[in-house]
Amino acid sequence: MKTTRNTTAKTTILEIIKNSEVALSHTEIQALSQNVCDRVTIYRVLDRLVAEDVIHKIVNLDGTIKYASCHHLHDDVVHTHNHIHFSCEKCHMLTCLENVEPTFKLPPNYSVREVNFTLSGLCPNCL
Amino acid sequence: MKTTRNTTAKTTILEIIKNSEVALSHTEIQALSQNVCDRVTIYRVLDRLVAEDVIHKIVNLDGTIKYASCHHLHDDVVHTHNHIHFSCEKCHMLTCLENVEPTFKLPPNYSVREVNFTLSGLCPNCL
DNA sequence: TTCGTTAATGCAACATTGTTGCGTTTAAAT
DNA sequence: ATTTAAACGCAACAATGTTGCATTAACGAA
Repeated sequence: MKTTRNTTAKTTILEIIKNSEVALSHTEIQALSQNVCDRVTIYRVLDRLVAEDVIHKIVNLDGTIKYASCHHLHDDVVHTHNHIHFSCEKCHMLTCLENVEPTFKLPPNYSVREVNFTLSGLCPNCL
Repeated sequence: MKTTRNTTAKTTILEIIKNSEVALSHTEIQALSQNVCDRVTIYRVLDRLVAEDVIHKIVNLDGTIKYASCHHLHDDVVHTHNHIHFSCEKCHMLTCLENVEPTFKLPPNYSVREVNFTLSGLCPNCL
């Protein structure tokens, strides 16, 4: 079987993501990581962390890909990424609004597996 | 004042988008346009069509950017792009569900200007 | 603690996607 | 038909992500 190893690169990158209030892009993580590893390694570590379900991948409104740590609030509840993300137009930060659930009506014959709901506007800090 | 011109490139590209049931990416449009113009021109035409509000720009779940024609069903109603998009996991097509409106609750002090709501799963054709 | 296996890394090279500058072409108003 | 600037083609560049391969290092076992 395939085992996973805790390397310094992985630890550092995970710390950066966990310490951040907002979701971060690969470029932002690279800037914060101060040459702890190669650019390619960051891509590979991010893929690994997503596969391990430690962080999740979010597509921002502008198409940029961001990463945020998963908050497993209740271990007895199946973890989903189906919550709202808010993208501030002014400070460009992307936040997860964990306890907000969107509701919607859908035509028949559509089978939904994933929900990606991103709002944009002004966050409390910029309002 | 700045005027806009109807060029063959613009006409062809708009036709391609209007004739498509699903939203198309730049690459897909390029493949369908059979060398009607340069790659760069497609980017510029798409920007122009979006600015003129003839087509709209959608970010897919995978981060790819797609374009679809706007359906101004009612001229007396202000046109918004705040509707649901559905991304099929099997055939990868992106469709607009025009008459579906998401509802949601939001914490205070968030000012929403735009809504981007994309669902993924299986479309009626692939179900 | 040392050793051996292989996951993980660094580096180089490449692919894709989007942008910019500039000289030329062409739509369309006069 | 003439004019003018919007739109274009081309080349060059920038940003972002991927792949192959030789080397390094994490970590379980001896």
